[in-house]
Amino acid sequence: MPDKPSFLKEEQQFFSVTRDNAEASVEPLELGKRVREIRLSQNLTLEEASKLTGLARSTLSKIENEQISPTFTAVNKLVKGLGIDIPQLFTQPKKKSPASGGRRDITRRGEGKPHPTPTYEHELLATQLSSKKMIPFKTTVRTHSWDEYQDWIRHDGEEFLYVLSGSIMFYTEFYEPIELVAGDSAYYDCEMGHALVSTSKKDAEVLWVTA
Amino acid sequence: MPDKPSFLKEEQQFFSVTRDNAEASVEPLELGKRVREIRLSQNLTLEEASKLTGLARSTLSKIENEQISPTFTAVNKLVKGLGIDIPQLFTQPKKKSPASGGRRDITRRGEGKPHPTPTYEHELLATQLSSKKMIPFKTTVRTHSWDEYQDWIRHDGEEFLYVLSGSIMFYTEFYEPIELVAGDSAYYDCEMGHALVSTSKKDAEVLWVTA
DNA sequence: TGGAAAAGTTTCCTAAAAGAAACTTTTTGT
DNA sequence: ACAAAAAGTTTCTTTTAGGAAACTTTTCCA
Repeated sequence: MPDKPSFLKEEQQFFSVTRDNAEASVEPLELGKRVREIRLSQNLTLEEASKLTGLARSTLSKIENEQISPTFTAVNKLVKGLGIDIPQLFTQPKKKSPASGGRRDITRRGEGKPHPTPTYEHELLATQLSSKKMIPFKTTVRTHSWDEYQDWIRHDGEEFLYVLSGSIMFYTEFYEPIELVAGDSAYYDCEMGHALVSTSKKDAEVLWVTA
Repeated sequence: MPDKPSFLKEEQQFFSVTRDNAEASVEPLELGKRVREIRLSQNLTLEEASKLTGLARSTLSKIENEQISPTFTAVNKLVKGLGIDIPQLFTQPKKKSPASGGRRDITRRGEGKPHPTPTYEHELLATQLSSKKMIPFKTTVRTHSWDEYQDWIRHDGEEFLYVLSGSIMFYTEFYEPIELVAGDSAYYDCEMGHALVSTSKKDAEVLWVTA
């Protein structure tokens, strides 16, 4: 039971600045449980995990049983040895959402909701769901020249961009333009001016996710 | 120029304050240095930080000067007390951007950070940036049978999935399995158990974004 | 400037983590 | 069902973290 693509877990949750009285409960975190899950998910014994991490078998056992609070050094060894990513160790596993069950929205190729603009041909994905943290859309970059823009595109949030086909020139306010080809990706702050232009014969296709 | 992809104005209310602390620093994961940067960026003295975190002034000093390796418990106090975002502690502060403007991170095809697991072959994208709202990664689904999972994958957050090549069976806890082929996409709550299995001859490739 | 107060460091002690090995439980093969 | 082996836990010892207070450095203001 791969607990999950281990490295990711709720990063965003950690912006919460709980600046109340420090003393307060600091560590309901079930670190040990998590570690055990991860180790078992890789079908490792304590012995094997020990070799991988460089931590004594007994130490691992104690960590998993929450008998000790590992040092930062130990946590790092765990992380490196087991290929864990930190956020997941620190974040509280959220109690499963009330019976509501999860949401899911499938969008078949080409079945998104069209949203044309002068410069881009957007296809909104997963439009059945509302209140999403992310907004995914697939875009055909019709523009082939920078002149077609009057100004930077600039808005709140962060954007992830993945080139599906063709090639584009990725213009950003504070960096030199850079050409991206199929398979390349970019992540950037949207407050920074940005714009895309197709450099391939055919209009380039990109996948965009905004949050 | 459109101020922004107009269609996403509404949905985008949340911004976590991505606290920007000073930049600087070298490669090696220097926890102490980071902590000091963060503390100073908030204009806190050791005494104040001590009150906020519940850690002794001396302990903080030693942590900052890398004289000790704090325990997990201590790190948690730090995190809570100073409102630190975890990845911030373990990742390098972002490169100062040219004009103090936005951040940007380009990942060339195949140049992501590999992260193998028994069932998936992940390639983390945009790893240069920390404190991201989204975590993008490209994954090769090595699993070809459901049997290889012991249990559902389940975690916090929401996930967007786009099939780049091949085909997969997308299993979810509350829905019937559904086959997705290149170009199809899905958006779902991660608390709901989920798992992927390649159904094409070749391992399928998917793009994943988690938030 | 001098000197007091604030900020930061070091020392010293105790409490706790890490490792080695003994011990217990679980699994496996016949 | 019974060893034997493997996996996991506990004990014991050594090492190291954490906190109180002494000590040093920096700041700031008469």
